[in-house]
Amino acid sequence: MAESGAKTPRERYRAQVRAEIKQHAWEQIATAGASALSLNAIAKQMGLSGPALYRYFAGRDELITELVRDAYRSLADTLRMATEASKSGADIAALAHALRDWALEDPNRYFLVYGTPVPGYHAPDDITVIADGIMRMLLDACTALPSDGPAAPFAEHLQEHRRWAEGHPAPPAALHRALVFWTRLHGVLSLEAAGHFAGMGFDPGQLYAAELDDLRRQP
Amino acid sequence: MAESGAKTPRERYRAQVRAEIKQHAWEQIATAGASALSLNAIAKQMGLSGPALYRYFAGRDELITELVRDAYRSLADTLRMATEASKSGADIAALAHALRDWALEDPNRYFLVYGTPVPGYHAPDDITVIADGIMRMLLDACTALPSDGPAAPFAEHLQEHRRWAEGHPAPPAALHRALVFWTRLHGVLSLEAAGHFAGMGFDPGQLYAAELDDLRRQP
DNA sequence: AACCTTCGTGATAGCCTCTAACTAAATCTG
DNA sequence: CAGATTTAGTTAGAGGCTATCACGAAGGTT
Repeated sequence: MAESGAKTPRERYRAQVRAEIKQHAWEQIATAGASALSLNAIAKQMGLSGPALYRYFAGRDELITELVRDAYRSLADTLRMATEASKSGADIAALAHALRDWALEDPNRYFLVYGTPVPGYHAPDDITVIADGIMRMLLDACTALPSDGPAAPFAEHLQEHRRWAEGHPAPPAALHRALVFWTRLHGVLSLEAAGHFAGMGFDPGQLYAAELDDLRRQP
Repeated sequence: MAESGAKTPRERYRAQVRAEIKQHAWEQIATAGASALSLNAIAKQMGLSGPALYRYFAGRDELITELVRDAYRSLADTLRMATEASKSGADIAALAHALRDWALEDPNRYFLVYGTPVPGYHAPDDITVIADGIMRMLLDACTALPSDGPAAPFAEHLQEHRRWAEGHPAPPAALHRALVFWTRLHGVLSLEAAGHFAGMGFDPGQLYAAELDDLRRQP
């Protein structure tokens, strides 16, 4: 996944094995979650013996970091596609639908990005760069929306605390809406993906749609 | 923690050791998250040798289940205190503030309840009973609120899909508001507790307050 | 053909969960 | 009180994991 700039046959082989390892890792994660990921088990599935994988990844942490990176990239690409497919270019509803589809396609991949963090872990810089790109798309979509209502007190706070939107021309109301888009949709998605709505009897998709509707209507 | 109905000295001792084990477990969870919980390490901290703990808990899973149960109970108690302390009895803002304080007091405890789930795991019945109790408090508070605006389409959906609120007199608009209360506040809290707002420069508390305000104002 | 880099191996250390067999202590019972 | 029984804790060990190391066996390079 994305390491295709190979020249020498050695590098080609190496890249292919790395990709195969990640493939098995994704299957494990999809079925049993990230905490159940085992280098040993992957090695056995590939007909290799344990330590062989350490030629390709420095350790479990590096593999997981790589998977997180890929997940972020996949999400960013998915959202980019969605905005490009939409005629208006930057469309909040298109983003929301793409986000939901992406999340439910593989809930554990969603949790890898937005789920319970590993206490010691700190994401490398290039991942935050991708995250910034996602935020920029969201800000674009929110800036394109008309903001008629009165300014909330929180929007005023954002006017002076917008380091995360540095360089983006979005007005405070758009910043507010971007944050609220993120937190509200994540609120529904994460509880749904975690199974907290199971057995309650209502359709989470309609709750998601209602929240999205609210997001579009409100200031 | 709640196993004090002991009579014989044997039961007293047993309950005390169980409590001590859980105490150490909470400390581990608070600092390193639930995935880092180690029976072995707890045993060593207590001056015991590994397998001794299996006299008190059938295994790691049972200990974690017990911790989840306690966490739910702690949250339910906290919210109950908050509603009782509030003069109006059932107050959405009191619930929201108590929830936030409880969550940030020990983020990993919050994640134990609302975070990334363990794929195979299914909560025992008595835990869902506690969760139902929490939902009932929330429904009470939402029923007490006036609902003036027009009914959302989702509220109509809830009218026929309210198994989770069976027996509660809340009207559909209140059900809708209860769900939205839950998902919106969880959206902010979980991202904040997971550190996703770190370095963004704004105050998550004000975003939380803004969401709460919106919740009270809107239909 | 000789060299050197890389891949995969088995061995090993050190964690972990969990079971089994055994000892010692506390409790219950006649 | 003395014997029988239950319970707490021990060590030993199986089997899993991450990770390091030293070694042989390939592969590409000159």
